[in-house]
Amino acid sequence: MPAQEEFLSILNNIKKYVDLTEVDEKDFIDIVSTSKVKKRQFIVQPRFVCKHQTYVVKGALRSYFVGNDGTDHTIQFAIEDWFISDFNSYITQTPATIFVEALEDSVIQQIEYKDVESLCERNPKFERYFRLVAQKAFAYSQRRVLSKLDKTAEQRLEEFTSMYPSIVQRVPQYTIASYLGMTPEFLSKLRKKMANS
Amino acid sequence: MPAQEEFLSILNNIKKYVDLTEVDEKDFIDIVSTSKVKKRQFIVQPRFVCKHQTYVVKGALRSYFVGNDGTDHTIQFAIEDWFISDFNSYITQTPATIFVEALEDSVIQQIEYKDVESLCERNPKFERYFRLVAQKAFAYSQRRVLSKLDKTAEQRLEEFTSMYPSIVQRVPQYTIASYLGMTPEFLSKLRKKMANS
DNA sequence: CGCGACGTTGATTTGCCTCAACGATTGTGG
DNA sequence: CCACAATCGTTGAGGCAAATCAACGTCGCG
Repeated sequence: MPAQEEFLSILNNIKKYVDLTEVDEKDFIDIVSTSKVKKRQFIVQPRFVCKHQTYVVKGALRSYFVGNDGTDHTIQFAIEDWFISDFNSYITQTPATIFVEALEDSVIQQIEYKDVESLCERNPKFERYFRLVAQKAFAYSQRRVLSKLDKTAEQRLEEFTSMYPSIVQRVPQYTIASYLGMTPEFLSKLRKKMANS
Repeated sequence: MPAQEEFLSILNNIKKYVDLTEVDEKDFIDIVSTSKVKKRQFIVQPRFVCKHQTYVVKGALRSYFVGNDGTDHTIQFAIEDWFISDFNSYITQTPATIFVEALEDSVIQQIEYKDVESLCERNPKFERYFRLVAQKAFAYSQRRVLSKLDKTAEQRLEEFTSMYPSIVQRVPQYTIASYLGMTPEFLSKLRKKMANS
């Protein structure tokens, strides 16, 4: 894993799902662009079309929605080897409704919608990759719906903490609260309570 | 639409996303099986692997999860032209954790995991179709997560009622309550309140 | 150093749940 | 075809988990 991390890139991720020839790899590399973002910088904003899928090489980002009452709701975190975007905006190429913000100085790779679509048409291996990834993401999202329906705030926090300990350490607590659907105050009280037991 | 409904089938759904030759269609028809299920019958149960994706030709089904406290949580409804399954069990081919139950006498079409996978490998058009469908499903599921995080019980009910009026009329109210994450009693009180305004 | 961002703590409120009882409808066996 | 039991929705009283509001401590950074 340490050896792999030095070469962390979308391509590595793809190779976990499909075998690529050198030609395939070249095909793909042509559509990837790498860049840096500073902490607090936005890479997606409401009213702008989310043109890219973003892969995190190094750093941490989150996507969130701001409700009518002004409170924000974290949709997703992304640390190394995760994707993030306004997925609905991306697949429909309509204006975004959410923010994607860097929580740390980060290095990202991006691929553009039209390039991805045309690559998938030309080369079924990538079609396959994106199918498998989307299916996994859907199954994951369904589990999250269930978690909110079935579990108390305390149980959700426990689940999240044990599932993503590395995220808990890196991001502000109010972002976690807004991911789990509780107030920062209540999250604070839960942590205190859970420490004393 | 009425004309199309007479031939409602998975194949019709696929053709909305990709163009199929007659040979493609034959390929696909070979892996589809049609059957009937009676009201209250289960087509997926915990501890059994969910081998199929199920498409609703006629009727209504729902999938739900039973929590530790015995209350059930509706994950999804499916009426005509919708898919339903334990999707996580399906894509991983591991034991299911949820029920899928017919709410009415229904006619369904089913396709088996291994057949779908091998068809996708042979024919990229189907790979493409299932990619697009999974992406849409994922985007949809994310919206639902947001809805639960951002909206009150009353707002969720309003949203659901205006989005799926046909479902509201067909299924028991307690299933809707469990979909929206509230008790049947509270849903009943909300309806009364919303009627008087 | 001073300010803004973040976390904590306590008092109070509230949205929704629980529990219990009661109609209305449906379906089923005698 | 009626009787009786399920199943489903409604209503009300009381309770609790989590939200709101407000005040205060602390740390990092410009």
